[in-house]
Amino acid sequence: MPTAPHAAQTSAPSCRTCWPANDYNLDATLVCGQAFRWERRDGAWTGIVGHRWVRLSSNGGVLTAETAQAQRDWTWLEEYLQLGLDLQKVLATFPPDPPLQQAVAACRGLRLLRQDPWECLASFLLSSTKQIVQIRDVIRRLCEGHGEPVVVPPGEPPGFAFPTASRLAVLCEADLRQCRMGFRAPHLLAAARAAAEGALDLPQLARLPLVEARSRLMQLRGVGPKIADCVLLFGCGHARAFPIDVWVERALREIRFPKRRVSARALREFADSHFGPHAGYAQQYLFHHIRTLRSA
DNA sequence: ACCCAGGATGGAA
DNA sequence: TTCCATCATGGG
Repeated sequence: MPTAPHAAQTSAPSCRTCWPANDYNLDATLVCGQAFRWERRDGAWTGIVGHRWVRLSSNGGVLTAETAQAQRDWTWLEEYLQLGLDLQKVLATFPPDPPLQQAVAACRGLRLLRQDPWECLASFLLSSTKQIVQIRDVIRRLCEGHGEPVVVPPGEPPGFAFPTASRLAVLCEADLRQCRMGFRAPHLLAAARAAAEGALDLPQLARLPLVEARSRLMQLRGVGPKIADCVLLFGCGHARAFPIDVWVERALREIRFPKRRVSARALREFADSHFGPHAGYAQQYLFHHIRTLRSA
């Protein structure tokens, strides 16, 4: 069991705390395509976690967090940032493929977050056939139009929580289309209603076996294997979930099937059998690395 | 104008 | 089984 991070639980409520975080690459973690709402301003990252405004910064192995309102207990953020995870133990389980080890070296300190399952599901429902910058735009409009306002520090722009399933469930498709999500609007609306009514039990997905949790999610319109795996990996703690998008598919072909055409099913079988108990982590390193190479 | 984007779907070949 | 058009939108 990883050691519990240092926390300010015994001190007085404060708007600021910090943790020792040696192998934590905050930049890579927040831009690598697992979360869409973080914004870089003045050398720090601003975002909303749950209903709380947060600013994060990283300096010399120390991770600093500021909130708008005093916190007595920071475990919600420690959980979100996965500060208790021993990254080296995760990396030690990876197979020795040169492309993977190269990605690990290039993205040192990249972490997986533990996000809210509903926010994950809704976000990735909106992600299909869109670039990350566009996904961010749609989500921003969705939150500004339908999210609960949150308290922000003086001088900061307004902040909004990610709209709950219940809030979205009472809307109509036209309301959602105003956020320019196109054909994804009915998918999001149906998912919101399923989650709000209890037909879809999101908290339970973390406790179900991966295969069963995945098939539950794929019963939703607009959710195929890729989006299901994103929700399971980023929101439900399923460490073996392995989202295969166009970028990861290229990386897999490079590792295992160079210059050979192979079915999607073969790629899936290879991914599920090759990368070990933290396959999802390996996937994120591959994804982020190949994308940063492109933009360089 | 053309192609692509953290895809999924139903129907045709 | 695999392939393909379609869905909506913005950027390169």
